[in-house]
Formats: sequence, C-alpha cells, structure tokens
Amino acid sequence: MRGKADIDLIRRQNRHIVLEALRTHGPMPRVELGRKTGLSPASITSITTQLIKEDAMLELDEVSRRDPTRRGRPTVRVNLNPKAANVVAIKVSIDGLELALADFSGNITARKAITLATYNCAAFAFGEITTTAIRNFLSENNLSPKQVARIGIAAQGVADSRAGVIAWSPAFKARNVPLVGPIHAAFGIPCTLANDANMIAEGVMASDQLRYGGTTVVVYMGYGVGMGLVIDGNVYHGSNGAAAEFGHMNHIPGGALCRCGRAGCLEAYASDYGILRSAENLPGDTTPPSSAVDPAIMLALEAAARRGDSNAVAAYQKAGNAIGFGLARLIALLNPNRIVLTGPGTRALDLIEPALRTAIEEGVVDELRRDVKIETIPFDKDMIITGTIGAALRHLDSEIFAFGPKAIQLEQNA
Amino acid sequence: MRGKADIDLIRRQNRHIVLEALRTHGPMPRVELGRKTGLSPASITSITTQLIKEDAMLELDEVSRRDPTRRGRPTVRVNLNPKAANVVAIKVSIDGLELALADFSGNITARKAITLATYNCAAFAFGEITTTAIRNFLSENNLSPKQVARIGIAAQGVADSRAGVIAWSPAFKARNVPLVGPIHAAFGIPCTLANDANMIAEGVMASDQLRYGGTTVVVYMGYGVGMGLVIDGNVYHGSNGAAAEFGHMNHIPGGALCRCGRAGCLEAYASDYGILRSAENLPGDTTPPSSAVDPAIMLALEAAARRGDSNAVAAYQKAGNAIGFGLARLIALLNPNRIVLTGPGTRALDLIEPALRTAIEEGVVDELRRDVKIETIPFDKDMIITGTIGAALRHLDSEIFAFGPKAIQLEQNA
DNA sequence: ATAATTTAATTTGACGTCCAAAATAATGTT
DNA sequence: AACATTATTTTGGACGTCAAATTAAATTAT
Repeated sequence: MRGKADIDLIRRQNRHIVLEALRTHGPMPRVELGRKTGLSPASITSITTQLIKEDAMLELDEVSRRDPTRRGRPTVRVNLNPKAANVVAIKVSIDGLELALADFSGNITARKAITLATYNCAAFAFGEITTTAIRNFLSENNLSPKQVARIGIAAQGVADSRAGVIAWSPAFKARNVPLVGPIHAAFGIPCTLANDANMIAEGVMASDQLRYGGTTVVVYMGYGVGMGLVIDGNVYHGSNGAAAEFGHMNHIPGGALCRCGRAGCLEAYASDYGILRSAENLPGDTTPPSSAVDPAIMLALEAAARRGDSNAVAAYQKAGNAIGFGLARLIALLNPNRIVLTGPGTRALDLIEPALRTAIEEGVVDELRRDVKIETIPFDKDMIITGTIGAALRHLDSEIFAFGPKAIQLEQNA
Repeated sequence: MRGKADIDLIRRQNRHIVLEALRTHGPMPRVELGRKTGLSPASITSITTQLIKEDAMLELDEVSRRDPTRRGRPTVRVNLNPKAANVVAIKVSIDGLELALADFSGNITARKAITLATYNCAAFAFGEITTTAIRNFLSENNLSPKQVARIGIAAQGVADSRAGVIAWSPAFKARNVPLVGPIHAAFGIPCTLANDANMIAEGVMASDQLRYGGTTVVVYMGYGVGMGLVIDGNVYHGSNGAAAEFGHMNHIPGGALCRCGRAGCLEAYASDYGILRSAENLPGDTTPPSSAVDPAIMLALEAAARRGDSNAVAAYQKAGNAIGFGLARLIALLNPNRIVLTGPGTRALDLIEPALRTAIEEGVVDELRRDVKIETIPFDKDMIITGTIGAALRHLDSEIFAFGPKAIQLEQNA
C-alpha cells in the first residue's frame, strides 16, 4: 500500500503522466496530450503552462506542415525541453568505458569510448579512473558537472546497485569495486549502477509498454549470458539490485566451470566461451579465458556447425539445452508473459533453438508453459546505452520534474 | 505508471490506508490512526465519520479500562465493522474441502470440513460439487449468498487464477478443472482461485509487513513442495496466476519422475513421496502414489534417519540438495531479502539443512547469496485458510470500501 | 472582404479534498 | 469550581480537477 495522498500528489502524478506521454510518444499538441492522459483540456493547459514556465517543456514553433484539409485553429505541439537537463550514461565493459551524453528530450548529444584494461585495475582505483573520464568528457563538451542531473552506469556482472558496488564482474579481477560512492563524492550528482542486461530490459520495455509491460524476461546471449526482468511493468532489480543473474543460475550441480568460480552455471554452457570450450572438447574444468572471445572465432564456429561439424553442432545443442532448462526453471518460478532473446549469440539461434525448445518441453509441465511467447529481437550494441539513458531520464521525470520548482531547488541543494 | 489522479483518488487512497491500518493493527483511537497514516486529525475525522455512516466502521464503546494516570479526554477506539461484509474461504485438497466463513473484521465465524474423494472427480462435476457445498455451508449459517462479498479458493497445484481453473493438481486425476466460472455463475459473487502456497505467503506477509514486505520467498515443504513469492510487498501471481511453482521447477534434467509427469522436478526429490522413494531405494521412475503419504510413515522415516539409518539419511540429504540448488537458482534470479521455510516437512529440517546449505553455497556465487536471510516458521494447518481470508478482505478494502457508497452500489448491481 | 464554421486552447466557477488553527468535548488535577 | 490535558470536530483557506463558457486562430462560404 502506498502512503497518504494529498492535493500535491494529484499534481505530481498528473505532471508525471504528461511528461511520460511526451517521453514515450514524442511531441504532440495539447489536445492529443489530453486524449493520451485522460486529463481535461483545462488541466492540460494548467500543467503545460506550469512546465513551460519551469523550462521543462516548450512549444514547438514549426513551419506549417499541417494537413490542409483540416479546419479550425491549428494545433501547437509541445515537447520536453532538451535544455531542461543532461544525463550521462556509462557502459563499463571488459575493454573499456563507453560514455554518452543525452539531453532531457532523449537525444544523444555526445559520445566517447575509452579503451582501458579494466581487468587488472585495482578495486580502489577504478572509481577515480571513471571520475576522471567523466570530468574530461564533460569539459570536452563544455559542460560543468552542475549541469548534469544524473549519471547512470551499466556494468557486466553482479552489480549491487543498492551499495553502488560492482560485486563481481568479468571485467575485473578484483571483486567489490566501488563506483557510485566515488562518483557521487566527486560531483555530487545522483548516480545509479545497474547490470547491463537490466538496462537492455529498460530499453525493450520502453520501446513498447503494451507488449512488454506485463512480465517479460529479456535474455542476453553473447560473451556472457545476462537477463533483465520486467515484472508488472517495472524492471525488477532485487533486494540489492543483483537480480536476474540468469547466467549464473546453476544448470548442472557440479558441472562445468564458470568465470564466477562456481561449477555448473548456465553461462558455462551457453556463453561464447562455454560453447567454444565444449566444441573444442576441452574438459569442463578448463579455466575460462579472462577476455572476450574474438567474434571471428565465434563466426567460424557457427559456420562449422552449419557445415555439420559434429563437435560444433553438439556444442550449440548443449547451449540450447542449458538455456532451455534455465528458461523452464524460470517459467516455473515466474510464469512470465513473454521471453525475449537478444544479444550477438542469437545469430546462432537456428543452431540453438531446437535443443532449447526440447529442453523447455522436458523441463516444465505443459500447463505452465503453454501461454509463454518466445521471440527474438535483433541485438544492437547501443541498446545498453540507450536503455541506461532512458532509465535515467524516467528517474528525472518522476523524481524531479513531477515535483515542480521546489523539488528542483531541493535537489540542487542536496 | 499509474493513471491520472483526481480528488476522488485522494479520498479513495486515504480511506484505504485507514482501513489497512485497522486491519493490520486492530482497533485504535482516531489519534493513533492519524499517527499511523500520517493524516491530519481533521481528515481522520472526516474519513471515519464517512465510513461509520456507511457501516464499514464502528466506534467501540468499552468499559473504561484506560490508564488512570492519563489525563484529558479519553480516546474512543474505532474498528472495522464485522457486519460490513462476509467472505468465504475454501481450501481444496486431496481429501476434501475445507470451508470457513469470516466477517469483515477478520474473525472466523464458522468452519466446516467435507470429506471428498477429489481424485476421481470429473473435471466438469467439481464446480457443481463445490457450489453445493458452499450453498449448504451458507444456509447452515443462516446466510444468503447476497450477504457474501467474496469467495477465495486455495488449491494445491497449478492454479490458473486468471482463467479460474485448476490447471493441474495432485488432488485431481483430471486436468483443467473449472472452478471460478461455475461458482460465479451460481452466486454472482466475485471469486478468486489461487495456489495454496501463495495463500500461505499472503498470511506470512500480512503477519509482519515490515519484515516480509520486501522480496520474500515462502517455501512449503510437505506432501508436495510449494512456494509463495512476495515481490516488493505484493504476493506475485504471474501472468496466469501460476507463478512460484517451485516444486515443479526442474532440478535434474531427465531425473526422477514427478507427479506432474515430468522428470527431474524438485518435488520428485524433496516431497514426502520423493524422500520416501529414495529412502526405499526404488528407481526414480517409480510412479508416485496418488494420495498423500501417511504422516506416521514420514515420522518413522525421520526417526530412522535420526537413528542413523543410512538410506534414510541419504534420502534427506538428497532432499536438502534439491531444495538447496532450487533456492540457489532462485537467488540468482530474484535476489530475495528473505527465505522462509515452512510446512510439515520442516520437522525434519535438522536432517535436511546441512545438505541444503552446502547446495546453496555450491550453487550460487557468494556475492549473490551473502545478504539472504533464511528462517523457519512453524507450520500451522490454518495458515492457508487464514491467508485466503486475509487476501479476500484486503481485496474488499481496496476494491469496495475504499470507494465509498457509490462503489458498493455498483458492486451489488453487477 | 466579411461572416460563418471549425478546431484548439484558456478562463471561469463549482466542487471536493487536505491541512492548520480554532473551538469544543471529556476527562483528571488542584 | 477552576484549571490542565488530551481527543475530536469545526472552520476557513489553498489548491486541484472538471464542465461549461469564452477566446483564439485557422479554413470555408458568401
């Protein structure tokens, strides 16, 4: 149950749904805003004038490109004011950092990639390195930290988003790498750390709330195996923000060795290195490589499997079996609406899918699986960055701009 | 995101939190209600007078048992009006039906158990049987169906609560037994079907919202293995209401035969019959019995294990291993706050726990499991019935009484 | 050109909710 | 009997929503 409601809550919530409508559907006239939100024209007028006065919204003065058959007073479209705020999104991966700057309307205004051997980076040093990277990135774009409203970070592995620490990641030899603390200390900007697959799920969900807004499971297949969980329309982060570690969900007790140090994780069978290891007939306890598998090698392996190379075929079947049983277990637990497969690994889906489907059939009783829809979304490298930006902006919508000027004031003083 | 907010929403929500405060903390004076809800005395007065006028609430006129050292005007405690509504809770199990009647304040006012060989009952006949049982139960208590505001049903197995059908249950040979449809058709009363373990979770959560209100997993161990999932303070039912089928989550691909017909379900190792089967050294594909294992046999098996009987000891270890790996997988997926073990099977927890803990350690990386608290709650047979009643009453709170007289009117006409 | 029509957006006035502050109620203390 | 204390209700102001009326800005008809 939520807390008490008062008059402020009404405005806050209605401001929020107005912002949300613009964020998901783009610029639109006030009438349309009224239809989308269910608010009366009077309320829309009141809310938009307020938001415009606060510089969170603006009217678009556009060259008349309206339908000449339409009569009456022409519409005036409004939109989120790009200048209302900036957010920074950072993707931490094994070969470096990727930074992006976006304005309040969601446009990416600058990008930068930094090559960095994260793996041997000491836990205490990484916060400093990232802080410096952010500082440089901002000054290159003539922005002071004060102009950035929020920083979102996506990292591979187990991200403890409550503590703001990368608990364990393939990108680091070190464990418990603190990240949010140092960045917040340096800039005083609210900062969020999350798992990269969760950020993909944020993006997928935002792309079609109707389709993905129920309970949707997004599986990332690639160098590792990740997952984002949308539960009742929200990306679920778990009690520490370390939920949906599908790749490190056990598949076979005492099974093949995983990068995380455990035996039998799903990832040890279904990730690039896991598939490669079984195709090469190496023993399951062979230590996984600490760096990503060269994509060319994976392409060659796929080609071999498609030619009918029995070792390669068997390796992909094993992967399909692992993912299938993992999904079967997940279906029994969560009874999701929809399962979305994405990531570079889906290139080889034709090789994986038969075993995957068989495993699901064997692994969970028909009554539970019959309504689950499984689909594939082509993977785009940018999904993580755009998902992170989207999540950061939605944060701003609900936590700052929905509250009005007083909240903005408070936020700046905090 | 929720829909638009208006003045009605405020009242509804504030009425709701007032009702909720009384439901969870029992009768209290208006001042206390103000402190608990955060509402001003003025608002509390307004809301309580309204609710009292609607007969949803009443003032308790009590013999002065107040602290004589306290000065000032004495408090007047208010409470939910027991006569505001009645709900019926029904537990469907393999040996019959259990019915309970409760008033709006949560008191159970009547109970009845009906012995019934459900197993061979045809799918089409069960709705009729249950309807008749309800009709008799009500007339024995001089109540007309019109006076019942809601019926809640808890059943073992896979309950498709969206369709209102018991998709699969150990209590029935038949599959897809319709239940909500026939009952609603007969009485026109809103009716909900859910899995029994979910109802245990409802009860556990209601017993201590603070403790269990985050993400809590309730595991039921007994004749079968069930689960209730509390996610962000709400019992999670999944897209069809068939979530949390922990017992039918696969443990070992191609493993021991389960009652559901699949091979390798967790239940096939950790339920009464699964433990018994392995203690007897029967092959894993031995058909499970269709009726519950006699508790005396399980007690004897426990005693044997405590005496050191190696087969019995090994069987309990296997069970611990299965539950432990199941929980390890669940932890990787959901990162829960707390795991609660309950059910008659916890009697043998001393025999199960070592293997269970080892399996969790082996099955999931330390960073994910370190913050999970595991506890045991002694099982009480009534947990299912009281949980079902509590869920039904909370439904009434939010869907009828929070809305006021107009909604009650509407509900009666519907 | 000017009036009529059409559609968009704003303004006005009524209603309902909340809260702070004042008033009233019901008891104990002096 | 007057005072003190605590609980509850009443009063009055602020603010949000909405329906209805008004104003704005265009097209179409005359």
